Order: sequence, then C-alpha cells, then structure tokens
Amino acid sequence: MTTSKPSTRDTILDAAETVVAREGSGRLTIDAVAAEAAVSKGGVLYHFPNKIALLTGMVERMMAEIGAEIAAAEARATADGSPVLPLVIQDMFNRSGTHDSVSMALLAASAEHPELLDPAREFLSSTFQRLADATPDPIAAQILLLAMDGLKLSILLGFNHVPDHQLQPIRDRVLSLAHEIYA
Amino acid sequence: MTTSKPSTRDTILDAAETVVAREGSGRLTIDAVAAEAAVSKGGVLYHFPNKIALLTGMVERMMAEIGAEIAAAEARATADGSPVLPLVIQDMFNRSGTHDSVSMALLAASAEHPELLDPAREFLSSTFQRLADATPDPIAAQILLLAMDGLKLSILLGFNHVPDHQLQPIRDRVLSLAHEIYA
DNA sequence: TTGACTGTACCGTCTGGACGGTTTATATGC
DNA sequence: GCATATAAACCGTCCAGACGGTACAGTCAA
Repeated sequence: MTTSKPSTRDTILDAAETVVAREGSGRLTIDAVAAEAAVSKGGVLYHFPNKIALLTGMVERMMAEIGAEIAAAEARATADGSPVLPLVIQDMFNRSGTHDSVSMALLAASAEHPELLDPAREFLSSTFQRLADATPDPIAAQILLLAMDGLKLSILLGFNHVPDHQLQPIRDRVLSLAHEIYA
Repeated sequence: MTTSKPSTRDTILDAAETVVAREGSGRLTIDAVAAEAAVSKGGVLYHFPNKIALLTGMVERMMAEIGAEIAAAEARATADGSPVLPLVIQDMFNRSGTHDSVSMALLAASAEHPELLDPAREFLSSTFQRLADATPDPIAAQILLLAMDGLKLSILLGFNHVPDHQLQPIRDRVLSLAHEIYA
C-alpha cells in the first residue's frame, strides 16, 4: 500500500496547502507551515532548503497528482471502451469540495514566483489539449473543461456563484454534454 | 464627461493592478504601487490610509465595473429586444486579453485578506444568478458563464491551456450556444 | 553511527505605517 | 486687486515588526 505513512515531506506540503486555503497565499510563511505541520522551522528547512523549493514541491506534487488521475481515467477508458472525457470530468467533480492541491499550489506560486509555474503551464496545456483533441469535437470538449476550471475557481475563492442546490444539476448536465460529444 | 482626467486615485488603482499582473499578488507592496503610479509612498497613503483600504478600493472598483457592464448589456438587450446572455458573454470576450481588474483584484485580496471578498461574493453570486435565471435554461447559462470564468482563470495565471488559435472558435461556439438557449 | 529532526539564537532585508513638511488650489477679507 | 488663510494633495524619512535564512548544539530512533 502506498498510503501507509504520510511522510513528513508530504505532511509539510499538506500543511502549506491548508495555510493557503485558510489564510491566503500571502500568509504562506515558513513559520506558519511549520506550525500547521507540527514541525519545527528547522524541520521544514531540512526538507525544503528555501521557500522556492517549498513552492516548487507544491507545484510538482500537483502535476504528479493530475497526471496520475488522468492516466488512471485513460486506463479505465481503454479498458472498458468508454469515452475518456466524462471520466475525467467526473473525477474533477469528485475532487472538488475538498481544498485541492491544484488550486492552492497555483495560487501560492503565482503570488510570489510566477515563473515557477512555467513547467506547469506546459504540462497542463499539453495534457488538456491532448484530452480535447482525442474527442470528436475538441472545441466542445475545451469548453466543458473550461467550465470545470471556472467551477474550481469559484469554489477556490469561496464564491459559489453557483449555489449548492445547482451543483448537482450542473454536474449532470456537464456529464451528459460530455457524453453527447461522442454521439 | 466622466472620463475627463484619470484621478490620482484611479491611477493608483490601475498601478496596483499592473503590479499584480506583472509580479504576482505577493509583490503588491505600497512602494511598488507608488513607483508604478509615479507617486510617492506618502501620496498613495494619502488616498488609501492603509493597505486594507487599497485592497478594498480595488475590490469596490471591480464590482462597480462589473455592475456597470452588465447593466449596460441589459439596457441594450431590453432596448432592441435581443437576449442578454450573448451580449454579456461578448463583453467578457472583448475585455479578456487586457489584464482585467476583476481577476487582479480577486487575486490581490485573496492573497492577504480573503475576508475582503465577502461583499464581492454576495454581489457576484446574486448578479450571475439573476442573469442565469433570466434565461430559459439557467443550468446551461451557468455552465457557459463558468466556462468564461475558466477562460479568465487560464489567461490570468498565464496558461493558455487554450492555445491562441482555438480562442476564436471557442468564442464563436460559446456565443452560438448562448443563442441556442433562447431558441 | 547516521539520518531525521528539534530548539534557540541571531542577522539582514523588506514592508506597513506614522509623521512632519511642502506645494498647489481655492476661498476669504480688505 | 491683492494679501492672507486654509485645506487638499502630495513628498521624504524614519521606525518597529515580520520574514527568510543561517548556524549550531542537542535528541532520538533504527
């Protein structure tokens, strides 16, 4: 099992995300992360020699998580011959709600060292591009993926400009639209 | 004419947005804003007695701009009997590209004092809710509005995970989908 | 014995904000 | 018509605190 013990390194990254989610990216200090992770400041600096390394760690873990998730969806899709896009979108819905590492890492990095997002840019754009291009209607697929981004943004910044009771219908509609693309 | 002279106050708010766009929300300091606005630090603090006031000013101007834009679209719509949603969406497309005050204000405030967004939350959610509910298919309208948010986010953080050459087709498709809602 | 930390003390820099001074515009009194 | 008063708009400097980072001695389990 890969989820046996959360290594201190991961604990620290989790703590960093929690701080960003709760207090804003501007309050992401090494001290705050240490306190949140119940580790000393020296302990944080042992794993991440400086703050840039910490931010880099957040961005890298985010990319790894997205990559794994999409790869898993693709594997499932090819396994039972179902279309990929709905699977990916469903994953996104399931993950939303919990403060997710994607948004937090983006916010944190963009606040202080936007250039750290350069590798993420390439990775994300090519990943989603590939995903959309694999469907019969790439433009429609992109629009749905953008809608998912928007939903994430609104949750991330705390506006549910989508009220809770509309979340379920939106989810159903987006999924059915995703299926229609393959019709 | 209301656009006669850009008051120092507005110059300062513009400068703040520029700083956020160029260097990230974490680099939004009073000194940086002063330098960008070609005003002394004391000058900035004359108009905004502290940093919270500056952030509040950004958020308030953002709401005013959105409110005015949507009101204008609604006025145009009722004037010639055309549907509102496509007009609003067209405005959003036209505004994108230039670093817009909406995103910058959101980023800046969320970084340091997320609670400053509380009034914006209410305003934006009720505004977009009203807009969507005024269409024959609120769910579809919400999805399109979310897609616009997503597009804004991706431009904002510098990922065009939508490549430039797809922007035009996406624009056309979203607009035609917006029209279909009324069909 | 080594790796993974803790804890404390400390330094240099940056930043928000306070403060007092200075220019400019406008109004008032004579 | 001119001096004076007054307030608004702005400048430049200073300071306390926060933050990133360093250094180093000590703990403790495997």
